[in-house]
Amino acid sequence: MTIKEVAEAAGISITTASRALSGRGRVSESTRQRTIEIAAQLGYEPNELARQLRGGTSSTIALLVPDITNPFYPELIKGAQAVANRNNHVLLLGQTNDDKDTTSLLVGQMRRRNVDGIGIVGGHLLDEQLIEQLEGLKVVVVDRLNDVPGAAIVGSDQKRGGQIATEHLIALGHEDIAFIGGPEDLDVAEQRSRGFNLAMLEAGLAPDSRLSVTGDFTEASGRRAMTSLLARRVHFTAVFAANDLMAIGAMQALDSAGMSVPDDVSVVGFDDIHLAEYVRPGLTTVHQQIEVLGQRAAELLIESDDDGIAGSRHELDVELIARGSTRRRPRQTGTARRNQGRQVTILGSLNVDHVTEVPHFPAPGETVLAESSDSHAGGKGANQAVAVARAGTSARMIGAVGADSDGDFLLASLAQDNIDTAGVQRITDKHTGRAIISVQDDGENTITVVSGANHNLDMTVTESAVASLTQQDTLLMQLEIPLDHVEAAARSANHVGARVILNAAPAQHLGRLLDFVDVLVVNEQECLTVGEGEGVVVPADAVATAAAIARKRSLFVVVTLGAEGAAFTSGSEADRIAAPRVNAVDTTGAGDTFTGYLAAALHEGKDMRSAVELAIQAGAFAVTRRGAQPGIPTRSQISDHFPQP
Amino acid sequence: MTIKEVAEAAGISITTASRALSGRGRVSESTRQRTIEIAAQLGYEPNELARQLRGGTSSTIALLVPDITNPFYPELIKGAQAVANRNNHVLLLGQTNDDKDTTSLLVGQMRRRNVDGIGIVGGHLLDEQLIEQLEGLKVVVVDRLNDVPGAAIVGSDQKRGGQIATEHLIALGHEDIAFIGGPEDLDVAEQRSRGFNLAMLEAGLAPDSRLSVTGDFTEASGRRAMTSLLARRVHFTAVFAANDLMAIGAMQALDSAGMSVPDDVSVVGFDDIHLAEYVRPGLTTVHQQIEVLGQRAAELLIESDDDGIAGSRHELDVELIARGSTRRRPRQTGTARRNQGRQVTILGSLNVDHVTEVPHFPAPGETVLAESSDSHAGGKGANQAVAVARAGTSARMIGAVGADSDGDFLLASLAQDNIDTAGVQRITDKHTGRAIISVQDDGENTITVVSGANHNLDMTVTESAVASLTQQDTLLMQLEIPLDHVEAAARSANHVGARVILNAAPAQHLGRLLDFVDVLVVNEQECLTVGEGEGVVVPADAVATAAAIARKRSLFVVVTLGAEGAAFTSGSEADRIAAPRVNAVDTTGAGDTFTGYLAAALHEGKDMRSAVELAIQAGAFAVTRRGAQPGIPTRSQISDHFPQP
DNA sequence: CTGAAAGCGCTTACAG
DNA sequence: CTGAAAGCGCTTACAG
Repeated sequence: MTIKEVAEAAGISITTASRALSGRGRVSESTRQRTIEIAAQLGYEPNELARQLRGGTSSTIALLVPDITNPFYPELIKGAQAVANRNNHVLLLGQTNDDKDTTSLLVGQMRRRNVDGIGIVGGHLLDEQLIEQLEGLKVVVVDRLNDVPGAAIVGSDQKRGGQIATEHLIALGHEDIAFIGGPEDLDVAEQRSRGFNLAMLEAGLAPDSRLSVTGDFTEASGRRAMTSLLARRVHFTAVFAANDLMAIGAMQALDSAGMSVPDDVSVVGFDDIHLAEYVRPGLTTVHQQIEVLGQRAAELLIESDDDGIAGSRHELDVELIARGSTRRRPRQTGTARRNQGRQVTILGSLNVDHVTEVPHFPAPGETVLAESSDSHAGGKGANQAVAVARAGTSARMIGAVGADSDGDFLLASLAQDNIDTAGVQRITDKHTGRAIISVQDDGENTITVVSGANHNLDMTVTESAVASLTQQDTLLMQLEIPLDHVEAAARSANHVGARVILNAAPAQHLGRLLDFVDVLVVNEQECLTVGEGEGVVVPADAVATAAAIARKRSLFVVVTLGAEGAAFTSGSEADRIAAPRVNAVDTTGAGDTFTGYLAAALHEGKDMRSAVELAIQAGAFAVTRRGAQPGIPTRSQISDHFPQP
Repeated sequence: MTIKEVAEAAGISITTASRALSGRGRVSESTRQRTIEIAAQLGYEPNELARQLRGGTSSTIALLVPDITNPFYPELIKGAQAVANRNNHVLLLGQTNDDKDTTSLLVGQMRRRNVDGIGIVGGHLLDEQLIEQLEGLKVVVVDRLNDVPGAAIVGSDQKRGGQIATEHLIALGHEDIAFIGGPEDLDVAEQRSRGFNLAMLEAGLAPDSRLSVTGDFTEASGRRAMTSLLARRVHFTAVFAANDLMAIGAMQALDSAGMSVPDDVSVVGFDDIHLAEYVRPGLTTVHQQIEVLGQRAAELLIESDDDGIAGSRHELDVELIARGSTRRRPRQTGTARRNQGRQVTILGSLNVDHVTEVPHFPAPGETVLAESSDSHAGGKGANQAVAVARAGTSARMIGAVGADSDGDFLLASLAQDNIDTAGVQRITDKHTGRAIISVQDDGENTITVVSGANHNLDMTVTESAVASLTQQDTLLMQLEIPLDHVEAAARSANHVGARVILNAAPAQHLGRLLDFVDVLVVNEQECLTVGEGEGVVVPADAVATAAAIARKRSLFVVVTLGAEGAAFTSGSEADRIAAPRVNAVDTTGAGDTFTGYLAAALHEGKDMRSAVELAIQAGAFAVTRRGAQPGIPTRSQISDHFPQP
């Protein structure tokens, strides 16, 4: 159905028909009416292509966005779309993937289709070739720097946005504020970063380069950025991410690291995409009038006065929207950190001991039925933490358990001894560590340790826990967690001057780890193994070996000798201290009791001799009771039991 | 710059220039080269409008979506965009707001621009006028019912999606499941609702109209829907929302109401938009291949063979993605299902098998570190129940587990095989039964069974479970629970005429228990032990012993002979049936598979020979797979594996 | 007020 | 192989 057919049906010329239908030019009212009627009747619709070919304007605008699935862009497109439709224009959409070749291809497509104008949204700056390609086209650049000569620009006040985001955090009392920036070569990212720096400087705070990371505006990059920030072990209580997606990624990383938003860290984003409202907690962010950006761009593209808009700037206001992700800096920060300064941190294993009584150990291929079974809290780390706590010293446990009932049980049991378990990670896809202890009727036992969560502790957890140590602190470790964790923790604790105590059990060769250790606690067998690793073993003489190790590494070595007591040495002669005679019932928890008490005593400032004496008494008490943790005495039980001189 | 100018510059006619540039028609190689060069030099770009006016095809496709900011659509648009660009097409985008007038306006625009085809995505059905307007246009409808005559349709299997979402919840033990539907006049919403109802009915659950609400696919409506559900005070433990946005809204409402997802209520959505991953907890949902929908639509729109695609259907698969928003139903509600008749009831043990790989078995006094560890559902009772269920027979499990995560795990795993676990008691102060399996590097293993809850089963549970039996029923038992339970159950089952099958493992003397047993299933060793207890043992000849037992107690005895197959006897001559030769990988589950299948087959009414034959095949299949329960085949796996005569 | 004609920039049968 | 001409469907100066 063409205008020609309409003209014929109406018995008039094509010219007249065109005039009647378009409303331009003079036609008698009667022919106009009739023509319109006939056209409607025939279902005539003008061919826009022909009209455009003749006329010049295509009533089509194009919008090029980097990635439609980034929720920022659909909101903007929506605004442009609405204006286009309202003005009988149509919207050509292109996704550039922020890629040069794709952009060039799309610009070519648009240009060949005689679009009235082309809106370029976000993304990287164009290279010369692309700019050349755009020559003669009406261009509006949106949400980015204007690098196209003669183009109009629509955008928000990015720098101001960065500023108000940061000021919000500062007003809440935050001082140590991290920054996750966008790609450095993206203009808006740079502006936001400037706003951040400006606000910090104006508040008299120095942006810390160690607290600044760069992402690429995706949620995944935000996650990575936060993980990296945490790993740096530089203290911060808030973070400003240069867009919402990265902020959301950062929140996830904080969550995974067991930190709370906003209780531990406040988070601010930028954009105020719809998503910012969906996430929990709601994201505090800088509101951009995203839809208005799209509208304004479309208006400019449709506007016929090309010269009028050329080079014009249209900057929209931004506004801070406070939601749940930010709050006052926890008041206690200062005090809390000082408290932490007077604490024994135990980094180590948490196990549930499954004790099974069997008539006899099963032979290969055999099935035996257990006569009874029982479960207790255990693991060298947890046992020693309990000993530290019962010694009356503030204890903090770092480690990992599974997200299972065994894990619940362990955390509850530590909490009963007032041990801080906030640093115990819960790992969803690993079970809590287990020791399977089989006890035969004659009292013999075998132990199988299944590491579980203990061996899947997140390094960022270890690092962030150790990051808060000061020289007031004591770090106590054993070897039931991966050696690299122990080594990394020892290294940084040593670096800040914290006391590092290592119970080298189960025994293995230690290498450079010993460079960061102040006190090494071992039993005779362990001492020989460590000495062997050091190449200084004195066969069958643990105490002499201890002295050799102490000499070589310049540290204290304490050797437990069972019922004989213990010896300690700093390299020269070893001092031996005898144990009180007790009625041994169960020696399971004696070693851990000794070590925990020793750590607590040294932490309190006791000299080595007094510390070892106390530890020996604690250990001696422990063997008089059944069970590892149940047998660990409190300070007053010890003084009741062994009247002090 | 037009082709005319190029022609002039090249000193040739427009015709030749066109031919040289388009590549159609014959031109001398030299002029072609020259023309192309000159065109490039002049920066000539063909006017697509003119080309289209002449040619007919516009290389433009249009996509109409209801609302770009609903994240479902950008993902779909992205797919369409990619295909369009790849094919040198351009994408016209229109947002209809799901509004008739806007849609009509947009369709007009598109039509006047001679688009090659128009994709209509989602939204309400079109009215007659709109459908008329589309006449003569190539139309592809996406993600909705096809109401446009001659249009192609692209969509996901909505009903199946609703079904798998619901089945997931049912498998987790949920029975009181709420439903938040989409707009009733939206086809996809209706299909999803049907899938929900179907799954409920197939599971024997009645959808409760009080637990059904309608939303409009927005997040706000999901929030309102959940608020309304909660206000009704009808108990539910899970909800299926017909799209992700509503599911997310529902999660927020639950959160506001102080309820935990998934601890109090499990939530499943539909679509798997990116957002589903962002929210906390991650949303379990039905994955649609959204981008592929867009791709397929674009392909069809670009495809030149209009008749070829007219009326074609393109249905994509959906898939359940389990994230954090769903978990096992928290607690057994009082409404245990009434199960009567025509069922195999398994009374027996439920264990978690803890498999630990050790370098060597620990010697007395030694501690070894496990190299790896893994947990599986196990226990003879549970294994045999699974075999019965996979044989296609309705199975009900009676037994006891602890109120711990092992217990959760076992119940969930049985539920996945559609085994009725309402009769499994949860005992708070006993742990779930365990088998501690130690595997040495050389493959040798030892097993320690810790009965736990299995030995603390309440007699009233056993009695009430058995009380409902009729002579239509089969009761299957083993000896990993206390003998008095087995005997009491056997006695009353026998009394009402139910078939009683006993797998006498682990072996022991049975006494009068055998008086109530119809079929005794044993391996050779067990047969000799039982025979010994009966005083009829024929040393070293299990089959002869079996015949003696059968004769003495007037029952069937089935003896499994490992790779040799099995024998059965009712007292006279024993029949032997050989096993097919298979490549044995793991024999752990073979016995339980055999027994479960035998019970299922007899329950179905098969004669003893056919039942044993089937059971042998099932057992033979099982040894070709690793793991006990994983290796238990379904009926169809058996017939695939062993072609039936 | 009305109409014949030119022309937008291209493609393509037709003739040479 | 090459070119003059027609024509896609419309608009619009120009003439009447």
